[in-house]
Amino acid sequence: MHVPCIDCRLRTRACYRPFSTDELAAVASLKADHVTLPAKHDIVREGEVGGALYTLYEGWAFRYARLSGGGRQILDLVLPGDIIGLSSALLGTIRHSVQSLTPVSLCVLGGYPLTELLRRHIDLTLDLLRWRVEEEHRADVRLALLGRRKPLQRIGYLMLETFDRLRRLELAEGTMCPFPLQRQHIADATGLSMIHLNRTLTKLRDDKLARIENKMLIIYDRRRLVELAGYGGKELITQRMLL
Amino acid sequence: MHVPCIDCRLRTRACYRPFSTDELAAVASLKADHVTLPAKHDIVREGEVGGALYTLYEGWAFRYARLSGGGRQILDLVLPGDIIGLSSALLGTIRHSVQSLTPVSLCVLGGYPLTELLRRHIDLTLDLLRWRVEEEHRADVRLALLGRRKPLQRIGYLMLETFDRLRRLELAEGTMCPFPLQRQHIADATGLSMIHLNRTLTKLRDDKLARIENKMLIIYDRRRLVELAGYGGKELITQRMLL
DNA sequence: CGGCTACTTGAATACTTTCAATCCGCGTGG
DNA sequence: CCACGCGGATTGAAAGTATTCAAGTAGCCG
Repeated sequence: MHVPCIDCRLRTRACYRPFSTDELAAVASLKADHVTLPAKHDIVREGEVGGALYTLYEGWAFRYARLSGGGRQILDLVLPGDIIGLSSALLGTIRHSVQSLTPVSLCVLGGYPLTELLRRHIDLTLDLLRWRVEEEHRADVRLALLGRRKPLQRIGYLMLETFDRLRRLELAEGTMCPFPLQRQHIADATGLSMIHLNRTLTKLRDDKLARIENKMLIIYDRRRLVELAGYGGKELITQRMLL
Repeated sequence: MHVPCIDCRLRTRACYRPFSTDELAAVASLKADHVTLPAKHDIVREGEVGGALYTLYEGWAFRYARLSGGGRQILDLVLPGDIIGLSSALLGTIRHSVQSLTPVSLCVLGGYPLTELLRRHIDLTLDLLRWRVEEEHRADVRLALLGRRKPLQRIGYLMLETFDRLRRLELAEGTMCPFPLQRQHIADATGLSMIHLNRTLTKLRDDKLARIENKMLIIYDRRRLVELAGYGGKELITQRMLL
């Protein structure tokens, strides 16, 4: 299944800025292939040299780092529209891995050297730079979350932020959304042991705040959860470009 | 004390790439002023709109976020040559604060609209983008540090990384370097309570690994500390541009 | 010499993890 | 159809780790 950029279902979402005809052609020239992968499969691997650049088209993935000693830290969730492997394309190597959480389909952007394209399209480059600067803020928030927040807040925050990211993509509505992370994933994202995470999740459920069941997240009482988690909801980027 | 870019003492350090004459002129046109501030003074403040862009010329500072509930998370140390307020210049607002740790002197880069300059100098823009992508990796490492590492490792890592950053700037040599952070700063950087941090610091000292005294850091046994902290030492950017 | 700030220590409490089972749902092969 | 095996989810109890509260100490500057 090859999806030409002109037909890209993501491109027309409100959260992406419209391309000029010129830019659309440029990005289309970048697209080399469209591939699918099963769940639990590494899309790129830490240390890889000369890896490709991708856009996640459908499905979920996560960025992660393995630690000496066997642990894993999940660095971020990767949702449709997110770019994978920018570091490969710009620096030649990548320092984190990305693994699929569900079956995924990906745009492979290798048809044209990226830096050449960026040289020609300064507005794309500036957009990319602005996007990286906005992402720095999300990284800062996650750091503060792990450094100074309690388990309940960490989990609540993850739930709310993920829900809102999906809603922006029109992949969630009402009070429910897909949530294909297993317990170990959530533990590795929030810096908790799986067992303690579980107890905290139970408490969230008993308090009728939110629950995760059957790979779905249900938020019962958003107002209280927002307050509890100290969730601002202002972390999300208003509009960005899609590569 | 106004330092013209041509005389900039940082510019010629090996860790910065040389400017073309053109680029140097461009950056010089950006420099509007040179200011000094005392220690413990906010250079930029979270939420500020339309703040300036700075380069830290001398002294130490740190990026931080205040949390609802009174806590503070130190997000990163800011050392000479580091840029402050890119988010102000590119997005119009800033979501974190930066505070001086020692008396500092700063280049104020407001003489010319930054995006105009970036449009004209695509290589600078690409450098900036590459730098942001490299910094993402440092942020990832810090996240894993707080999410999955023990206190001893967090502190050891902070010591080693800071020491190496200083050495690259030719501000450290041998086994000692300046280290003007107080206990509370270290606690807020590593996500520990000050008291527990203190005990851990005592242990590091008793084990003859490292100590902090009189605002100086002394690393007694780098090899063992590297091993203990799981410090790769490959996080540091080889060469970047200086704005 | 106060008065201030930073640092250090002790003890009690609260929080998290580890270890060890148990449970549950699901797909497979008998 | 049902027992079996498997991976994931859940729970209990004990051990370990970190925080809070409360003093107490050291050094510095006016």
